[in-house]
Amino acid sequence: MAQRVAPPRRAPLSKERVLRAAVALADESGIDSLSMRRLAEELDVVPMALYKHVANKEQLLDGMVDVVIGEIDPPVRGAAWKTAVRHRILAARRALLRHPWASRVLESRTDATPLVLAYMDSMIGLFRAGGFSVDLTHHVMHAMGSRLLGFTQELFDDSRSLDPEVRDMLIREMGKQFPHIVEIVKVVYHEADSVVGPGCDDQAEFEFALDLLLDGLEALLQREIQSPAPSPVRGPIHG
Amino acid sequence: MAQRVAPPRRAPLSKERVLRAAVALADESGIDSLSMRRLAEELDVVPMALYKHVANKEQLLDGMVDVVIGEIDPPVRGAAWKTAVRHRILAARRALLRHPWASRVLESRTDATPLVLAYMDSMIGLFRAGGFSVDLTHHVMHAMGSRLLGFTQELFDDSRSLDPEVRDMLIREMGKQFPHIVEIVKVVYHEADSVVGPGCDDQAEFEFALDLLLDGLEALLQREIQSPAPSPVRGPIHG
DNA sequence: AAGACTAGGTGTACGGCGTACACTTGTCAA
DNA sequence: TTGACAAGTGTACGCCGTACACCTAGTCTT
Repeated sequence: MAQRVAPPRRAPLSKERVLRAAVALADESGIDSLSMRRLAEELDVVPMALYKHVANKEQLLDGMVDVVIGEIDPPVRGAAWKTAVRHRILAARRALLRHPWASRVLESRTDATPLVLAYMDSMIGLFRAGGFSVDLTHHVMHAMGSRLLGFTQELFDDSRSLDPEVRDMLIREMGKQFPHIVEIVKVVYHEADSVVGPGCDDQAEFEFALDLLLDGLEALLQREIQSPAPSPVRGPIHG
Repeated sequence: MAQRVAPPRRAPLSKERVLRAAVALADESGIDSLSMRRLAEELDVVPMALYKHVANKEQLLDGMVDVVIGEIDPPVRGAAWKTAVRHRILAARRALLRHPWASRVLESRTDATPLVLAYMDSMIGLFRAGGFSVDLTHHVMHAMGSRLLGFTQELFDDSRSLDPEVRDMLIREMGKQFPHIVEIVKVVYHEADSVVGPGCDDQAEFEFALDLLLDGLEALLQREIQSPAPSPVRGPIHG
């Protein structure tokens, strides 16, 4: 009598638990193997059970994005706009790198979640506080694009590592058709041979492009401060 | 008698015909409704027939990308690197805009097709001819990213047009949480109300960002010419 | 003319997917 | 005790990509 030994019940589901499991699954097995059925299995539950906690798969993905966005460190306070923006973007990048699927999923979102909007809002705030006009800030946001969230879509995956022997043959083969590409690839691989790992330092490349943009924005800001005309949207310099 | 009237046979399939049909279908009905089955139906053929001409769906998508890339005008000859690059990129953009699905598909490609490689090679060639070192060109290619092909991923679709009444209510609602976003949206909509169409001039935004980058690259090039040191990959200005 | 070879199109089937819908079960308030 | 409600289940549907065996018509060889 008294209280029976409860049959070993698993913890009840919740939106939170579902999202965390989804993120973990995507982290471990890749976003392609994240299906509602597989996720349910992971949670030891029948697939349809998930639908009591998320409306559908799209909303699941939205929720996963929010988990990642939630991991971005808050902006540093009291810094100049440029360093504040730079730091925040690199913070976002760190969060995204922890979840390799995140950038792909972000790209596929059609509507921004409130959390993403909040992040964007705070980024806009950094520029506005730095003295950018509303107009200019708008253009800036477009120019930065996904870089605001710490990633850029790479058009092809050049970080594949392959057998040096095969690689050299490929290079020789490609050289006839794509001499300029090969010229670059050669240098990259040569530099990398002493070090280790893939041919490209993605982080360095990201920061290079980021700083290039930020420096350009700084110049624009100076221009705007000197002549705060209602700038027509024209090219930065020839405007 | 003589030659009998041949039964009305449809034109035989070919990789070419399959690709053209796929592009047309995606253009008209969106990339989401492009399935092997639907495409086969369009060609009045059983689904498996397609597999005699393309290995699988991935290769079909690769082929579709090539169709689009093939539509990009060749580079203008004899121009300065900056205008040559600018024109070519805007040409690529025109091709992509003709096929709204193309940027999404391009993003999803994991390997570049030879045609894409050829395009990239020719873009690299423009920079090299303009005096960029191999190293710098490499960084430039990363910095330009998908912009080289005339598109940038927009993180959320702000060009949705909706009932002005609903819009104003939304704006008022959002204002509390996202004041900076609303500040921008208001200006954009105000500017657009006189004109027509969506709130944002995407082409202008694209060119703004493109010119911002090209101007930055020009400055880098000057720096490099003056001190052609084997530049360590550091930020453009603080390097 | 006969047979072999082959490229192109067919038919069937499998395993996966997202999810609609009707159901049971456990919990707790009235 | 009842009955409402939230959580989990089971079944089923229509879609997807594609493996595999088959058929068919044309071409090439002898």
